[in-house]
Amino acid sequence: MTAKPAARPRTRIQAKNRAAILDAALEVFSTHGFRGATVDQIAAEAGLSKPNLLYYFPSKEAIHTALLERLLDTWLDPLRAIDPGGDPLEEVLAYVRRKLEMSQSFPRESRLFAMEMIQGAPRIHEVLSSDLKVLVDETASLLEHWMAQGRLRRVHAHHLIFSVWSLTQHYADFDVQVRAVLGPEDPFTGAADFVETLYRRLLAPD
Amino acid sequence: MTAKPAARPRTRIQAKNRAAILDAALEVFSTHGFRGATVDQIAAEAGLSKPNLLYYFPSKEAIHTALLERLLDTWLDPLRAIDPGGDPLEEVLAYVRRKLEMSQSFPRESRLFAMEMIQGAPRIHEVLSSDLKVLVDETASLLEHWMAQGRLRRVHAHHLIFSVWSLTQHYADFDVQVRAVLGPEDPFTGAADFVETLYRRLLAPD
DNA sequence: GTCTATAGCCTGATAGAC
DNA sequence: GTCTATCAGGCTATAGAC
Repeated sequence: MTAKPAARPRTRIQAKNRAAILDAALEVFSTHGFRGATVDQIAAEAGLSKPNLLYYFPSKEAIHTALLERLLDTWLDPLRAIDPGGDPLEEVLAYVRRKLEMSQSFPRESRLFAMEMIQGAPRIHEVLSSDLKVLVDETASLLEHWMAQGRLRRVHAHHLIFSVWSLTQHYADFDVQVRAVLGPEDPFTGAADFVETLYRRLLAPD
Repeated sequence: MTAKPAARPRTRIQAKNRAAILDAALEVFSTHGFRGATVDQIAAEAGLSKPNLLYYFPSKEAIHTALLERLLDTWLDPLRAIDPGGDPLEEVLAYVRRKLEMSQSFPRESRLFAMEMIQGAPRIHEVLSSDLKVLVDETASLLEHWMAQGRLRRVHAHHLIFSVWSLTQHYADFDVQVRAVLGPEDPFTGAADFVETLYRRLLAPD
């Protein structure tokens, strides 16, 4: 009698199939939302039959939850990586660069996150007002400290952080629109340049 | 024999019901996406029975299309309202203010638009690469003209426009996250202040 | 571990009485 | 114009053979 595959799979096949399912689910959930996604679609994308997929995850909801947990773990890493001992402006610019690179490399993750937010974050609302808020408040304090020292020009620190999120994630979430307007020009080279200029002018002390 | 209600309803009841349906559909489509929304849900929200709703619109798709058409008509008005004869910086700031007010007053419209973009804009892709592109290109030319005159500091004009969209729409689309982080503080007063500062420092000639 | 078959519910849309 | 009743198809999830 074989037990259902646990969160930490034991065989290579299990690991490979779980990974394929999560990748397929990311694709489908991030473009159709939870209710708009179907298990059939995810199974087809993963190259498995529907019952076989449901052998690895007990339900559609379980796949979605697993996906969101994995996402939250990594989504805020760039924020944690800000070094209180570094040069203020360079730290902020490096953070912006990391976020923009994530939009470029992991657009589906960005869209999954956006989907969840637009829907009112029914499944991660608590995490937002606890873990996320704490992390953002800490970072805001650091930024305000730098501003008080005159090493960054003064702005509302929380809205500064929001601006980084929105400016960078826009290139993942609204990719279609950006490309429709820009034409053949690559969005990300222009974007990197633009946000660098923006934050230098906004934050560099005279 | 009564004809099906046309796009321009003739009676007060028809106008009222069509309006109620579109309002309900806006609510449901903007939070669950097209496939995640159900006709039952929209009918309940509008206070009608499902068959009665389908008397006013032939299909779920037709409601969605009507909604998007109405949205596109108004969504870009703030951009069209930029006055080539006005003061450059003040025109940009006024545009930013209008967009932020739209996020505050019409968050559901913003989220419906975002949903459509995230899903790859399957229903409005052509409009993006034709009408929208033309309008944005024209505005970008105007901005570049102002920059060439030294009345605005130089930045990539298209990305400047993208930045206005992302910064302002963020407060509608990610409302849950913003409020979870800010707590009781009102997002929009802080946001208005922040974006004003941002664009002044980014664009004001020395 | 993976499949076919199917249960049982939900969905979009229609028929027809009033 | 609005309702009840209902169809046909799609949905999640399970049963059971292999």
